[in-house]
Amino acid sequence: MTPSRSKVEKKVACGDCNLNRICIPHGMKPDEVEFIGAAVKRNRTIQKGEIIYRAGETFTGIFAMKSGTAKLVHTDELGNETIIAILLPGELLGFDGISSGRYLCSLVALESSSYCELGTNELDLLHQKLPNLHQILLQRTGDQFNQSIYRIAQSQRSADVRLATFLLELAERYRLRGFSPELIHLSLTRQEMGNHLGLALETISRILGRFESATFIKVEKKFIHILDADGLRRIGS
Amino acid sequence: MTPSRSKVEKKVACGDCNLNRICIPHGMKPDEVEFIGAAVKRNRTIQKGEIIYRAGETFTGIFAMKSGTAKLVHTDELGNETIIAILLPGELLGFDGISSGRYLCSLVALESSSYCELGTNELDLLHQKLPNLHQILLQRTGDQFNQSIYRIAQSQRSADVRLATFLLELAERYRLRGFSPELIHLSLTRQEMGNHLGLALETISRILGRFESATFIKVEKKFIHILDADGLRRIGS
DNA sequence: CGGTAATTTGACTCTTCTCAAGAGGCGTGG
DNA sequence: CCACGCCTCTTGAGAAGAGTCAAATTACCG
Repeated sequence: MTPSRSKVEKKVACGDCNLNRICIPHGMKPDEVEFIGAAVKRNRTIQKGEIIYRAGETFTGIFAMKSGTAKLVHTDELGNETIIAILLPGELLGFDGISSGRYLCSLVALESSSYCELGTNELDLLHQKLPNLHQILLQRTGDQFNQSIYRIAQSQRSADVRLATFLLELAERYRLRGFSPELIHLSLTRQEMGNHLGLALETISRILGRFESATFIKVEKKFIHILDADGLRRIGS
Repeated sequence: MTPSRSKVEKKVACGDCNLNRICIPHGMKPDEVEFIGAAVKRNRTIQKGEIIYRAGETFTGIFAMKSGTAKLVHTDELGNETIIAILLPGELLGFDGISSGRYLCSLVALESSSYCELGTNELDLLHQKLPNLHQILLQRTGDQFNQSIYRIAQSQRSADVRLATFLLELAERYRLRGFSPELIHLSLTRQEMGNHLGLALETISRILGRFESATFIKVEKKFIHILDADGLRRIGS
């Protein structure tokens, strides 16, 4: 599984991208989005298991998922891997490289995916045209921090709560991206879900079974139908 | 226990502060430190249990611990509190307010402490004098994110490993600040340590007892002597 | 269609939690 | 300076949640 940085295809401009409400351009004026669009390298494509960047590599810029999903993986000194985050279309990646100039984690595609790149050179050029770009980047980075605070807090709760919350969170993030919040596509294996939530894969399987018995969800191969979101929410209280 | 924002005392300038190697000024030229020093409100003091900021308050700026320790506490919708981080002298706080303009967590003093403040107004003024301030803030924010990634990864490991790693990490952070890395002062209760590490307070007590039996450490009231750091490290492998 | 990977399910184990009781420490006020 | 009360810490016993191991079933890929 050799990683490959695939060919660049110029396609939909940022202004026309259906993800521009949640991607970097969010909150920008049309002419500002134009600048961003000119700087972005669009639609790089990768296959399942290939990497967008690897831990330890020099920071080359910020990325945005365009289609597909990816996992942000941290590997400790003993080789233990932890899935820190799941990235959906429109979400930004690469912030783990901001601090030291080297990426702390690796970013691995969970399925065939495409993404856009805002390279460091392009970012530098953009700063001249968009004085508030720094402010935007700062806020996005702060948002990554806040999300991880939320995750740390979640990690204290029981297995049921963590899984229920995870499903609801995925549904909500899909909803914000214009996908159905009732039918969520799991690009993760039970193994990966367990790793992400700090649970054994068998535990994931059992809890999903219990949720299904309680008719909160319906599991169908790689899809989960959310039948009773309020039921799932009640688990957390 | 009413929170109070205590009086401002102008004291040691940033250039003379013994923490300037690890605080905001780290890596700056003397004249740049001068600018920072002029903008910082120094040596606000608070007592144990008082707050520096409260979750939900409008972002008023970045702070730096000058002496003492504090805890960054997240409270979820059910009122569950989670200690996200422990802050030591020279460490920066307030990054949980960068994203939304409101602090996500509360910052509570663990003992009598003092801190410096870089308010939003001062930050804005500074930007004109220090064009690279944005870059520095961005890196510091990214660093907070990276630290929380590290914490998420730790949260997957066993109780022994988490506690051993926590002690070693505290020792190292104290060492970087010029304190003895062998004798660490615990401003936290067992309860708070447990909360921070996702363990029951009894578990903390028992593991510390075990570490003491193995002569890795010596517990003496609120102090922990690290007798065998390598022994503690071996627990993690 | 065969082989491999992923999932489910059961039985059992183990880590950690909870509950409970007692000891120790610290500050306050007499 | 001592006594009291409160908070923190320790220690034990039992319970529970989640992990591990194992085997059978199902899904997926070429």
